[in-house]
Amino acid sequence: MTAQRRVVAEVLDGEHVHLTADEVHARAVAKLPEISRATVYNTLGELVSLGEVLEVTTDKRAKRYDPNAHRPHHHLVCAGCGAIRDVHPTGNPLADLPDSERFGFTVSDVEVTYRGLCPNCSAT
Amino acid sequence: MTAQRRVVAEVLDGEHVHLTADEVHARAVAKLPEISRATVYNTLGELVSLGEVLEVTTDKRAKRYDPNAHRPHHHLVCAGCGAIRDVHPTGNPLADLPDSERFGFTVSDVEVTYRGLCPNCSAT
DNA sequence: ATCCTACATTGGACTTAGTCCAAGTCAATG
DNA sequence: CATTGACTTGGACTAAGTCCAATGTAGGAT
Ligand SMILES: [Mn+2]
Ligand SMILES: [Mn+2]
Ligand SMILES: [Zn+2]
Ligand SMILES: [Zn+2]
Repeated sequence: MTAQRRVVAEVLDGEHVHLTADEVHARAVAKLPEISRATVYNTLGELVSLGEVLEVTTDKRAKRYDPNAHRPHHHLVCAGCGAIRDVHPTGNPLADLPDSERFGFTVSDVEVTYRGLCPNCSAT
Repeated sequence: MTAQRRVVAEVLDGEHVHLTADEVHARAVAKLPEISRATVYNTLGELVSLGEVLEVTTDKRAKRYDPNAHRPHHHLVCAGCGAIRDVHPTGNPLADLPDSERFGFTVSDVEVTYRGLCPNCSAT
């Protein structure tokens, strides 16, 4: 456990945020000025491997890192401003995929992304 | 309707494929050697705007273009080799998102991505 | 306390996917 | 034929991320 890794963990701790690697880097630099982008990428990659952090790719832009890895959830994304909310739909989408639609795959996971407009962006 | 646009449309026509822009370009070049990448990107963008083709981003790599835009469907992706299959789950995931989980958003669309291993990749 | 070594960190070069733009092409219209 | 305007082209540019050789350092061994 180095100072760099501690700082990255601190940045991700707490709120339900969905930060890009560069946003994580910017906040980490505020606490430890000489931390490098490469180290932020390395540390995020390790946290993802450990299952402590999830990668979320809701758009074509940068991947986002989600510290809320323990409570399974899905995402609701605003098409206008990109805002992301955690959502907890009822039902189990895995159960909605019949065997005849699995083509012999071993299906282990499902991601659901809802898209729409947030209250702000839908106020034309 | 120019020769270039016709060729891009031809490449996407037919099978249920999910090609990247560069794959579309490679196949287009085989029919019209001097077509440029920029034109392929322009034409794909127009087809997406017209609703004739869907953009699919199942991984962090390149976007894929899906000509199967008229029959709504979702995707099953192999974590090993990246193979993509169209799937038609039962149920309506939009109905599974209660109002209390919509945070005032106008929710218009939902994408579901199933992940697992294809028969080939799961044979250890 | 000092040395050693394995591992972590760094900065920069490199890659991939995509966007942007000024210049060139071309077909239709007048 | 000349004008016009949409379409195309190649190349420069950008954003996000990866890779790597050189350097730094934590912490166990002596
Ligand atoms: Mn989340
Ligand atoms: Mn499809
Ligand atoms: Zn919004
Ligand atoms: Zn596979």
